[in-house]
Amino acid sequence: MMQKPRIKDVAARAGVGVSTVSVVLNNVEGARVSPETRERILSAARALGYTSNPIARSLRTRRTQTIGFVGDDIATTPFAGRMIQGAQDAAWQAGYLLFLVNTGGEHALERHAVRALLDRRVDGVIYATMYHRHVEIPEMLGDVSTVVLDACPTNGSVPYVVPDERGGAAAAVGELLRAGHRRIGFATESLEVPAASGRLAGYHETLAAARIPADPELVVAEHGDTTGGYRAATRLFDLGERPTAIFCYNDRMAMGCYRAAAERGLRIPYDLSVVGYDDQDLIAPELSPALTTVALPHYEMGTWAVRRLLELIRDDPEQSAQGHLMPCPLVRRDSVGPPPR
Amino acid sequence: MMQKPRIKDVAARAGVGVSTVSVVLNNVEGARVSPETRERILSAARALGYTSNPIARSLRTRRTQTIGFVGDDIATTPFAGRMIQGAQDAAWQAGYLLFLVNTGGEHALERHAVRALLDRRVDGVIYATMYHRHVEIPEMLGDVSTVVLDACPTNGSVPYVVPDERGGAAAAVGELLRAGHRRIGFATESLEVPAASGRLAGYHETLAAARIPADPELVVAEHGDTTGGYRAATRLFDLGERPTAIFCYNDRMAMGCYRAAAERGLRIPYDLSVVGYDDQDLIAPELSPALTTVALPHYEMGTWAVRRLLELIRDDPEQSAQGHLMPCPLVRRDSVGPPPR
DNA sequence: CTGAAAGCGCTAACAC
DNA sequence: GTGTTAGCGCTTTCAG
Repeated sequence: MMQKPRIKDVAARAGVGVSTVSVVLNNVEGARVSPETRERILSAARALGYTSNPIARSLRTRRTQTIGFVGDDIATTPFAGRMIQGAQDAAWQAGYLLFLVNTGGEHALERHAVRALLDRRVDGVIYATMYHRHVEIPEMLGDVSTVVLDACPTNGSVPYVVPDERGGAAAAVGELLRAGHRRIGFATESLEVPAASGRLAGYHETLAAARIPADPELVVAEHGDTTGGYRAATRLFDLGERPTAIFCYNDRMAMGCYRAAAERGLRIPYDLSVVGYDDQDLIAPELSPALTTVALPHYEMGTWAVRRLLELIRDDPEQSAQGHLMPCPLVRRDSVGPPPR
Repeated sequence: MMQKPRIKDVAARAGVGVSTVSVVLNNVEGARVSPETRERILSAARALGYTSNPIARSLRTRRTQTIGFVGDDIATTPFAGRMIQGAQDAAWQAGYLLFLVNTGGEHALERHAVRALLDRRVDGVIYATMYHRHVEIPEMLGDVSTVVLDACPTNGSVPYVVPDERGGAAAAVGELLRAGHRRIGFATESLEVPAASGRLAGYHETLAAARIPADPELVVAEHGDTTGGYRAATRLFDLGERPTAIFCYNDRMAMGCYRAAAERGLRIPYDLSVVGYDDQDLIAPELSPALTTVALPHYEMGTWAVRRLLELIRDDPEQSAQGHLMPCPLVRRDSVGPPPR
């Protein structure tokens, strides 16, 4: 392995000064270089297999073409990977590389991580959480362009992107409405998280828009897992007049709902329609019948975040904060049918 | 936000030369600095909030304290996150940061990615695939310390780590043997992948060690998904003398196996024992009864890979290649019982 | 239009 | 023991 060529080598080979090489290779705007000199330089560079050393460049320009991605937990959720990939792809496309650091949600580690990233002179950072919630971002981030991914910052004023839970819920309920349902239950998550309140709001709004009076009985809260879904569905089934369709807070609850329905001999989608949320790989398509659900736009949020970040980096640093709602598309499968007569 | 202090500022404040500061801050070995000078420097640095600029340092030392992680697909499998996290954690612990790049398996992109990482002067790279297989690593990687993660390199001679499929299968079958089973089916994956052959070998060896004659009928190959598992189980049930236990190539197949068993009225673990492989979050613990299975050591492989890489980086660059088999632990749950009488 | 030279912030010889 | 200095490879004035 021979030594990497330096700019000086290219200059020597082309018989010009290093600055001219620099100008040519960087396509500097207002620089006039004779076409033939330019060509000579270009071919010299090519012949040598020259690529500039980003480290040296960074030292001079104070920009590293890197961005830091700090996340609280990249491992446990399958969603995390998609966000990271979205971010990575967008960064790569723009010629940036991503530093990934995982904090496990520990505050101390997080501070350390941000510090390490700033030391490394990243041009910006993506601060991500692995599910939609409120977060306080480290104040050190005030020193660098930042965008928050899948969370609402409670301090500072930085752009952020979260799923449009409300719109997703509206799409889900709308689908049920279109199928003819009028009595639609909502099996919600009992935790107070933005996703839950957003989805509940979407549920209510959509029903109201269809002039269907709200029936508090139809909204039941349980844990957001299979068991919770089972419980919620059971409670709904035990109502005087049971709903003909259930919108579940997530696919795991929908799974529990399926089980409860099976036990009662309720066939989906004939006797009961159900729609979930999250579009989880190993659940939604695998259930039988396959579950109609709403997908979380993790990949898209990841790309949005770094695109926005790059804008911040390149344009004036003082932009007004803004939250972006990323649409959650409905994924139609086989768990919705007309209500039984 | 005021300008970051430079080493010169620290030197000035402490009333010493920059080299002394450098020596003190880097804890250089054979350097004798008077304790009081050292203390003065340290407190000056603290007072200024000085942290050295890694970019400048790298330019000089030719080491960047970064490692590149190229993976073919970080998003679609939940396992990927664990490997990345393992790698990230180990790197972080050692003071290294991880550049993450995703190639989507595209060869051209991969070359680009490696090139970009080398340009950035990473100290080493982890070349990872998202499931155990054979790969040809880009030859450019010959120029830098490399370790291969979750794959066997077919060219070059670099360290690599893969799951001990054979040992995992042996553990699974051993568990069944201990429960008293003698007629154990293996629902395998029909694709020729290292995981499949490794697990098959483990199955055979363990049976042989227990002096149980091999019965070719008991090994059935199907697609490695739910449907495949269903088919395989069905074929096994239709045998003259049906097995009392089934070892499935993976949890998805085990899921299909559960369904097939349910349809026949076979209760797990009373009429049939089953063990899976992979320990997938949304499957193994959620099935009822919860599935006894074998876990894939992704996190551990990730940490192993970067630890090994760091050895390569710090020690003599020419080490003999070697593959490491990471043990796959058995995860006991409720799907194994004694054979029916 | 092109080249010389001054740093970017740091480390490591090498003087003192 | 401690300070001076020469680069690391590149960009960017500023002369020519």
